[in-house]
Amino acid sequence: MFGQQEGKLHRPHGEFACLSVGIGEDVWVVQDAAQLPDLFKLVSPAKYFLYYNSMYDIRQLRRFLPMPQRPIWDCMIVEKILWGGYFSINEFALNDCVRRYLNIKMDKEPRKQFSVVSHMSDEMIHYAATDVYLTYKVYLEQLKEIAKRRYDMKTYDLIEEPCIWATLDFKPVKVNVKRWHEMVKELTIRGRSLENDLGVNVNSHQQLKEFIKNNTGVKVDNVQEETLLINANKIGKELVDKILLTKSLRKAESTYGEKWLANFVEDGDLVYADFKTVGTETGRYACSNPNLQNIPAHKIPEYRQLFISAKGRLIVADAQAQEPRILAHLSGDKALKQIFADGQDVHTIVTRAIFKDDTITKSDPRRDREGKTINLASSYGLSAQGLADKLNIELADAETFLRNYFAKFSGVAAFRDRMYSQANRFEYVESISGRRVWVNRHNYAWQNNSINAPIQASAADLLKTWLTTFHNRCIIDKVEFPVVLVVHDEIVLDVPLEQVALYKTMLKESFQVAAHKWFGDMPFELDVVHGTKWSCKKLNEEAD
DNA sequence: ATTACTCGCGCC
DNA sequence: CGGCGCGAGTAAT
Repeated sequence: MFGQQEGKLHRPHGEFACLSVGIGEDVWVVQDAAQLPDLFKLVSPAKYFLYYNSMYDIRQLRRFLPMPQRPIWDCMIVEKILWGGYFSINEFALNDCVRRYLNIKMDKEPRKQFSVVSHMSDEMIHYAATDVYLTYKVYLEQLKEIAKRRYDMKTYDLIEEPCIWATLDFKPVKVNVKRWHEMVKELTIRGRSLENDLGVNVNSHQQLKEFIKNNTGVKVDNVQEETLLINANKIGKELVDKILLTKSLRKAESTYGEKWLANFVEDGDLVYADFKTVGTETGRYACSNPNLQNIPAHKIPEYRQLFISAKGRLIVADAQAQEPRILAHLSGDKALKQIFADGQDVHTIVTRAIFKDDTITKSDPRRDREGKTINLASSYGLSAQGLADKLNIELADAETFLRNYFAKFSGVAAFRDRMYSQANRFEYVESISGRRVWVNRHNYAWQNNSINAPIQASAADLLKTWLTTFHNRCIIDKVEFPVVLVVHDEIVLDVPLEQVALYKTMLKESFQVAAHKWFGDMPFELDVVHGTKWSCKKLNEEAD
């Protein structure tokens, strides 16, 4: 495409430049969009359409001809499945593959010309042709690698390929622009006036460190929230609170302020984010332009209330304690599995275990602090030092918690050791679908990675299978696919009021199908609520 | 003036 | 202690 803006490549805009098409070794560069329908008729018997980043091409091609769902081999997605964790996530461009497999350096300079010119030069034609030719060559290399590994490609066939089609069908999400402007104004005024009072630029860690030293004599290594809170007694509770509040107000202004609205809100107050199906080495989604997966939910809950329904109601569904269930399944730990079999609260039971006190109840504050934290830690890698830092306790106490935890959940300790030795022997670990995540043992965090990766990657498998099962169901039932957001263990739909009940049922059933497919009898629970806003707590009040 | 990097923080 | 994206500030070019 000619004349496309950076950061908007997922949006249909710009003028048609060319389409390069290869059939085997032969390459054409088509410069007339009117020829596209005939061209696609000609090539439609192909077993696969090979793409490099199919979502970009399909989104653009959809402007000129229908692009029905059909088998595709997306070399970029395949590459991420083959080498997740081996290369960093920004090393999966075509030129990276070409360099690695073929030892050829690609000249990406001509690509830059497309955004500023409106006709094809010879150099650009050559570039476009080379692009598609090398995509084919990369595909051949991938086939060799897959054969060498005797890899079944289950993760691609069952999860990633359907996921591409589902993601192409995502709908935009609506925001409350008027209220957003008002809120930003309010937060900006408060933030700037607080910053004036303080007399320091809180966005500058250097200046803020200096300020704290000059005013209180306390030297801090950094100005993270956690550090300031730990040192609150020395610095002064009131000052710390004021600094933190100012920082969070300034953040609201900079990240979610007027610039956000101007950049990302399109006609009808709709936001079209770029969801990348394989945005991480573990297979999780990532989202950008804008990132809708890190909209404040806890610190400034008002922001999620600015995401509203365009069709009638939002349905918000999220999986309960997904990762502890997956850990229970992968480890096979009897005590952990029993918690879920009995439908008990995992945080409470774990709190009882680490404090060796069976009288602890769900409302005990230790459940939310120590219990929840150790459950997070169990899927993040479990180190005593990390736990001590997080809970701001002595190392010895953290060690005691871990000792007690592993005494009760000995299967988790065995799982941990299995993952360490697998990572040591093979340099990779695997998810429930066989998704491979390479572990670099020269990385200081390799042990954490070898525990976390199978859990996080299996969670991604589950969410994606849930999503694509639901997508299929919508196609079969000939109803709109109403997904507007996907946030790791959560799917949000925007549906007409009269179809709320229908979609809730479909979503719940799809989730159970997906959970059963990968995790058999391990019980999974889905929380499903609906309302006019994307706000976790408030929704129930509006229900029905 | 532009680019690359660090720090910090939002989410799960 | 795991995984991301993004903005401001700062240092290097």
